[in-house]
Amino acid sequence: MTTQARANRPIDSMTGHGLPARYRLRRQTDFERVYAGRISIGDGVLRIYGLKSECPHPRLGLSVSRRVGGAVVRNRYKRLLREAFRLARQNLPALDLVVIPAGRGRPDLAQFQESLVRLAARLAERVEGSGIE
RNA sequence: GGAGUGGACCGGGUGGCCGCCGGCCGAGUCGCGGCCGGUGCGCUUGCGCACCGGCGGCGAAACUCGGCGGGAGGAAAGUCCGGGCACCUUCGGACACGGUGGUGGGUAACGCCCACCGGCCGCAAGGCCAGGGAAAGUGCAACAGAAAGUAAACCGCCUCGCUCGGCUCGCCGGGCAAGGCAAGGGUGAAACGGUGAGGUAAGAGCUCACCAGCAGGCCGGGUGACCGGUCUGGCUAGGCAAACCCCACCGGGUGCAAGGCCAAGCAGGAAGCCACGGCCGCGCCGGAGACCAACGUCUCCGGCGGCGAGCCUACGGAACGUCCGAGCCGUCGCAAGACUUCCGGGUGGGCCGCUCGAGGGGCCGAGCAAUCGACCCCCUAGAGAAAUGGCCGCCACCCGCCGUGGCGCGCAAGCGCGCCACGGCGGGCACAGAACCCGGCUUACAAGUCCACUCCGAUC
RNA sequence: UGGGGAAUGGUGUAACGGUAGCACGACUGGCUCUGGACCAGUUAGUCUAGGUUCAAAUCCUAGUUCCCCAG
Repeated sequence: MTTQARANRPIDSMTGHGLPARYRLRRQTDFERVYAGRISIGDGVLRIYGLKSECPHPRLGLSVSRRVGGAVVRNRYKRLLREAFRLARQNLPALDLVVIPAGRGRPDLAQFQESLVRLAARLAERVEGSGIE
């Protein structure tokens, strides 16, 4: 294992992992649509609301409440969650996801990424089964 | 060397890979039009239209790619003050309400800052103070205490009278009643100056001296708060204004989600005192006309205001705590509407505002200082479900443990303790994230740097 | 982001600047064969830190927490 490979341990960071604005939920109506679907799933780390996306790729929305901490702590959570989404984007189904941290403990990037991928996969099955567009 | 006081600064550095936001430049995509060539059709056959290919040009809303350079703080925080800016109503005034509170200065302004004055604390360097008025008015002071404020008297002290007892016959002691007193005791957070002398039946600023404190006058210093001196007065005027209040000064309201432009979309409805005004109906009076033999009837016009729970609009509009005045806009014509409030409907997209500003740095000058002025240089975040990052190294810095070496001390001669240097391992590295922009205040903060000063101890 | 309000025993609430009450609860005892009800008693509080005042839950300043409104 080279030093270079060890540096990029969380996931292989090749190109194609950018996160431009089109991969994010940016409107009040987008969030309301996902919440109105009322399909959510959670583990101890995250809770995710999901709905089939209008686009052929997944989109991310974040909701980090003041209960989690001050502005610095909440910014840290959002950055980690964006990073997790960015790195794992190729492994995610084409859903609109609203991700809410559970607030217990202080998870790191690897935990967030693993939880995000696993929950999104299970969420995809639920969304297919529900038939909601 | 130790203890301390005041102030200024800093808020890790560096690298690899992968990302985010906005700016500029280029290319592609796209759009517009031009030229050349080809094919087809029409034909007024040196023309027009359509399609295909090629080459320049112009455009930039969006998207993709590439390049260049930029991207959190000293508090960005709390939102406690003050401004800029924007809209509301053009101006002035009164009242109400709120704020500030020694003096002078600084400033766009401030509740901020500087200097000085006064009071309190500290041996000192220094620190703290909402620090105007209680001899304008109203009010408050639980409990205790006689009394909580132009007075009053529980114990007490004193005089006179009556009375009882004793007796060395001059007084002594007790009780009751009337009166005088405020020194002593006692209560309280606070009780109408302190010491001494005179004075008195006992006492008392009752009188006097000194001291403290007060008021007024004068002199001197200071821009001023105030300070120093002196004379006179009356002997006491208590506390609380972060109680009402008085005085002086300041303050219009709402806030960039202000506000402006564009696009898209929808559906309107209800209510609004009194008086004055207009209309209508009824009634009365007058006039004119028509019909009638006449009584009278009908029509029109004018007036009255008697009647009407009839209709219309309101003299209206213009951010506002209330009110007044001036000015402005509109105006009543047939009606509706224009205004306000409430209910309902639509949208919640884009652009601007949006970062060059009381801006930062250097140097010189004025000033005790805060600060101000001149010159030179610099441009430094502008997001919008909200960027300024993620992972991994290296080097600083701090802490702990281990090892090696040196020095000092102790020693039961195995060693132990302390300091310093080097190496290894592990851990830590604060408070905290721009949201229109500034000036302050307040609060949070790891480690570290520098300057000035005070006190104590030792040595020279 | 901007604006407004509140905080008193475990809970809900009172208190002109002068001893912090009340109700429910909890605990102990009594009554009862036992429980409930009832009776008696106990427990425990002014969000925090400064300041004004003789004296502060109350007045002032700063902080903490919670709630509401606009969009």
